[in-house]
Amino acid sequence: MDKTFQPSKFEKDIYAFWEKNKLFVAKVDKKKKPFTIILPPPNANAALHWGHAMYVYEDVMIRYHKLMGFETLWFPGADHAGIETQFVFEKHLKKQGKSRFDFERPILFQMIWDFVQENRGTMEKQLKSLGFALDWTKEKYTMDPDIVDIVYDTFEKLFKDGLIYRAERLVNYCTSCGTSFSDLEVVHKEQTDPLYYMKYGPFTLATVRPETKFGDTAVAVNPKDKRYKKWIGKIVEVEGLIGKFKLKVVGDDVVDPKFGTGVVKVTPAHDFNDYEIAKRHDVPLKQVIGFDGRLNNLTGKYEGLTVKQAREKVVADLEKKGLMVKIKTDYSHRVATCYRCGRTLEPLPKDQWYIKVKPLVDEAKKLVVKNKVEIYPKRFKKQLTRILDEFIDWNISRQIVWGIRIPAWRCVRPEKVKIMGFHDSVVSQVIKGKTKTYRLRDHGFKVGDRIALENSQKKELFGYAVIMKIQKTSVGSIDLQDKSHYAVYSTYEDLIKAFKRHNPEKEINKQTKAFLYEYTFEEITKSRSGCGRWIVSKKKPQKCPKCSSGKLIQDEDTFDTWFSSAQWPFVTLQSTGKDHFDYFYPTTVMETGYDILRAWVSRMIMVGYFVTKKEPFQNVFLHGMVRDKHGQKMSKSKGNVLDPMDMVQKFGADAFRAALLFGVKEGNDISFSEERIVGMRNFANKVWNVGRFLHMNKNEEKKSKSKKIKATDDLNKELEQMKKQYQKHMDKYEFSKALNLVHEFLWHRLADVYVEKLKDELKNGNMEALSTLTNSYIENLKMLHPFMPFITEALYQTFYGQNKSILNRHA
RNA sequence: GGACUCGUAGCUCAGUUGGCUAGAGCGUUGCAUUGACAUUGCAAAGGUCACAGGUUCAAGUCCUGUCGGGUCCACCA
Repeated sequence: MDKTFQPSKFEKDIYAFWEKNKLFVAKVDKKKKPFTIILPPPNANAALHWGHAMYVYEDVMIRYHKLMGFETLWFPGADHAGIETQFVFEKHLKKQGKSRFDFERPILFQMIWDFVQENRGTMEKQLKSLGFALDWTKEKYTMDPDIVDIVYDTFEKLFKDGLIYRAERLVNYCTSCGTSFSDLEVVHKEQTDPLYYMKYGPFTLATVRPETKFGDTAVAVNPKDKRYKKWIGKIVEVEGLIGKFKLKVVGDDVVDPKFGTGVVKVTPAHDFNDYEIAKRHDVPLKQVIGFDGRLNNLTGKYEGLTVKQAREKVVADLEKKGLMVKIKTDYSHRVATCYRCGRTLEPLPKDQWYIKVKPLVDEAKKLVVKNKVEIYPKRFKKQLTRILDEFIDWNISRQIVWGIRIPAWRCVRPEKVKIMGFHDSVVSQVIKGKTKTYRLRDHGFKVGDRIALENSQKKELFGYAVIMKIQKTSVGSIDLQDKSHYAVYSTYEDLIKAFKRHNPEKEINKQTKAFLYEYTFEEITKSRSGCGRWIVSKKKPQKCPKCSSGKLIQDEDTFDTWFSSAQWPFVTLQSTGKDHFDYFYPTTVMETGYDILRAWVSRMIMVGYFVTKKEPFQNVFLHGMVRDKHGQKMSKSKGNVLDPMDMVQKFGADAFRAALLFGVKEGNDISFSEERIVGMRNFANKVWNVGRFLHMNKNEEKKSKSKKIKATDDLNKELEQMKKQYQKHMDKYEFSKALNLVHEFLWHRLADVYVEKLKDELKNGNMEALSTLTNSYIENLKMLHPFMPFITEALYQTFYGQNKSILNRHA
């Protein structure tokens, strides 16, 4: 034995030994209790970082339970990490002077696939170098066909249960990354921008985004604001940069009379608040910024300018025209930015798939409240229930290529047409051929327009029509008995009731204006192709089940990566086989960082329960973030980043692992420094040398006489107590305390006290002293093994032989 | 604005349901040591446990407030 412990001499061989002897391979064994952890799948093509280093907690739990006689499964996998990976790949393309728009979709997908495959493997190697007891024979990847298949099943099931819907809403869109994000992926940044006060018809109003004024469709004031009360409901004329336009003034409580001038321009297509105001007051949407981040053809001479350029030009032009009142330059506010590229996000209206989360959240919350899913440390339970309470419908569409493509097919319409919606209850009457309809809202139809008729509840097209005549009229002057209308009414109350059904928020009386459309109706038949319907199906359907059209095109979008991640605990086990799923599911512990409690943990519970009707894991253990030695976040700009793999090389995996846990309260952030590892490296060396000392004595084999003395009894007693204490800590997830206990006992009791006391006895060849010390030592190695697997295995083997493993003791 | 969390030795942190002279690692000081280990041993210095009240026989630990960090969420043109 060397004088000091040399990690590099052992680590590789020992890991290979473990793998060769299938020590990490889990089998279904009904005689044993299962203990399962699914590894939070790291990004397939990224190198190991501090987050992954924290998997040490999982290894500690796995090895501890393996030693306790459980059938343990630690299930490894890799995530395709949609946006992250595509973003990295695009940077890679950029270096070659190319962009993703230079390639067709299948080619681009294949290129990213190959790129990932090339870079894959480093992550696995690094996890092995940390000694993780992962069952590599079962490894899965989120893009494996069998995984994707189950993810599709989930989507279908959600759809069948009515929990998936498609809606046009404002989304957070990054015009640089070319995709939308869910609300959780938005990062708000504090920023100082000019606040522009401009003349706006009879008002002056303040805005930071003058370039969106072309999309304004209303002006809002607070209804209690005496200054503007009289304007509410009136139409005002505004002199703009591309001509005069008219807008309605609405009263809404969200307007703060104290801010700016107390007047707000309403731009529903480009602002979340305005969108809400517009919904409340039935104000139309007008999109003037495109998904390329440039102004569109509704903005006259500003068309084609980027948002930034347009803002500068609009400001300059407003000043020229004398419409700019003043500019406040130090206005500080929070801006939504892309968590990926850091650019400002553009709220844009877009058609996307959403998951209705309410029913899922309700079930998830029950599991958490009733402790079917227990959270450690406890304080995160409160946080999780709050997160569940606040969940809003989840946008799962992403406009990127790298991901699991959404299995939805659109029955393509032969041409782009405007749509007129009908309430489900009147569709049958419309089909009977009555050809007139009253509408409260003007759809902007013109005589001669070819329009599609849609069942607004089912979102299905059922016919086409050509507009013959449009008449504007008040409700009071509608001919109730008009036989050519699809429905006749006996009283105005009935008619108003019918209107109300379509416009529940609107006040309707005899003075309300309605539009009367006359049209020729044409029912959609099998011969006509394309009804615009969405079909959710794993495989491409032969034809549309509604209209029999064969022209079906798959949605271009891919799933939010979290959608597949949310299913990870059960897809991994299901794809491994029913017997495995039945035995190992629900998994025992989900261990991850508290930073993804919302994005991942909550969703796993929601989706996992929905699909399996069981909690995906019985316990959640959350670890903290790694910071530098002064508690500062590690960042490249601060230059305080340590590379975990460097640390492993320099001090050994055991020291590194122990340093992550030693003296750290579970769930708290860790201030990491090289000194911490040095301390643990020294500890490892102490352990090594106690072994070395005992081993030397063992080999000296003097005259064997045994004599019980007080010190050996004391040691045995102390050891028994300590073992109990250790188990208590381990079972309560108090790993730091357990490690501290072994550290204290091995070093300061066993080595400093007992070895010193018994040194003379050993010299005299007292075998009782040697065996007591050795026994105590081996027991400690066992307890230390979850934390420092390599050195403990190496020492165990020097005592019992190269073909033995410390892990097999209870096998 | 809301929620959570922290404020204990020079630094980074432990301190279990309140209970003896408040602990660890690193750092500091002194001494020791050539047959397990200098990646060592022994010893020492160093804390009004943020502050102010309160509950209690007893508070670093529970309650209230103040001050000061941190994290997350919400969000006004």
